[in-house]
Amino acid sequence: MAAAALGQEPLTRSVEDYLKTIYLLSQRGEPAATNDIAHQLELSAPSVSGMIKRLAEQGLVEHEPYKGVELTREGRRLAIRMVRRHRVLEAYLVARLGYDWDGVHEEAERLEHAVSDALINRMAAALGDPQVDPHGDPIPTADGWVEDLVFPPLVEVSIGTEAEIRRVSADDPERLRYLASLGLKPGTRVTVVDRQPFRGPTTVRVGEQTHTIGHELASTLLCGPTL
Amino acid sequence: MAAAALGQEPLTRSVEDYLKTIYLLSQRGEPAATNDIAHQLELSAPSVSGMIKRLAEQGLVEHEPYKGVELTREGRRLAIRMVRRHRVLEAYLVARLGYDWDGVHEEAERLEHAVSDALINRMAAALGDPQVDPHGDPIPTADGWVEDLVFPPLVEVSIGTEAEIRRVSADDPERLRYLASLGLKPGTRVTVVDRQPFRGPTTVRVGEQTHTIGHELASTLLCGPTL
DNA sequence: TATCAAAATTAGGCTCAACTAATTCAAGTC
DNA sequence: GACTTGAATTAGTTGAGCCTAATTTTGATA
Repeated sequence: MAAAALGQEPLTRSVEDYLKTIYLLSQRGEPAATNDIAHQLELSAPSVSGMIKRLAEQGLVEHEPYKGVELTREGRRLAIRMVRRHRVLEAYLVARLGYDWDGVHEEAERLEHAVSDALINRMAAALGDPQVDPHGDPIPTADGWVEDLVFPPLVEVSIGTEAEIRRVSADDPERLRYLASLGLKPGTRVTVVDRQPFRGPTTVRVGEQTHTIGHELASTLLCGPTL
Repeated sequence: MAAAALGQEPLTRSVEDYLKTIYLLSQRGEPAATNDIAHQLELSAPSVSGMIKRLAEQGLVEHEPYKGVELTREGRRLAIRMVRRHRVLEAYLVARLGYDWDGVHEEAERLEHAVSDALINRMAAALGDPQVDPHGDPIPTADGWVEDLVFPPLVEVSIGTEAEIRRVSADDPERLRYLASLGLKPGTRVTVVDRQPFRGPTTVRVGEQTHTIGHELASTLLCGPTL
């Protein structure tokens, strides 16, 4: 239990980034590792160790030394708020201000620290409270509820199966632009035509065309059954 | 002449705030005073002295000790960019996201540090590149040009004259809400009916109604002739 | 001209959040 | 069970930007 968990002094930018990152890393089901956090935030491991200690003192994370970090209830609430901000911003910028899905991440990454909850709610309302962002990632509701569907990546879809791309879990603009150039975006239907062994490429048919995609990229394409 | 004025390392939030404040204070025609900057930013005077020194080293201001600060060409360019951001944000939030003119300042004050120039330009374009914000303040163009019209405040408009409110130079939400409740916004036509001496109140007719406004508030209403 | 108050600056200290270098811990291997 | 390796932590430093207290400068007034 925490000392200062009661008050709602505003979080610093850094704290917001850490909480969001820990939340996203924790979705794999295990506590977030110091190194992974450091890598994600482009910081050194000791910096992360230090911040984890401060977050633990504030009651936002539980930390067992050498065993990784987990968010507390309060930490998760704040992290989900950041995720909502990010995804609502992405959705709004694409829908209303002509952004492409590849450039929008960077802009949202900065704005998420500056917007009020009221603005986010207005943006969401202006779009009719969408359930997913342009990458297909689910948008948490204002009261912190978020759907947690697990979709298999394209690399696990059997040869011969038709599937619909539901989420594209990549932030890198270059990759996203490339995927878009192949028509591989959420909502696209693809049929798996072939796959080479040993983490080899997957070949899919997209409409009239056929594309061969490396294992790494194909892992970022999360698919669901066609409805 | 400055040491590091060449590079364009990103400015910190603080530096952005100082530059904008110095710019706005300088519009009175004199160098900005340390105390005025401190008051405006709600900081202590020594903090401001310290920052001024750093800004001078970066070539963003010229500082003669005990004589106030002035922006350099580069400092002014950056300050005007912040002013543009702020005013475009205000215009956009009011026009597209249902904000009232009294609440919009605070939101813009935070967002102006997080937006990219590209986003500001898209917002401005979405509104048809407006020339003024919801308070009637001129919006600098993307290349840094800004109209510098001087309007007389309502307290200087002669009795019997009809005038149009052009700008309302107040940020405080309470005052703005009050003024709005009297219909006193940019574009409103008023006729000065009476004025008491010794900084006394001014009485104006607004449409069918008559209102009496204290000197301080009437000073924030900048007027032009009816066209 | 001497004095005095207000404005500005200098001096010294604090917190946050980053860093590098050095150390400790965990876990698998021989 | 000892060794090794990679992950994590501790130790110590730095810089930005804020603070209060003390000092200096300016400029107006007696």
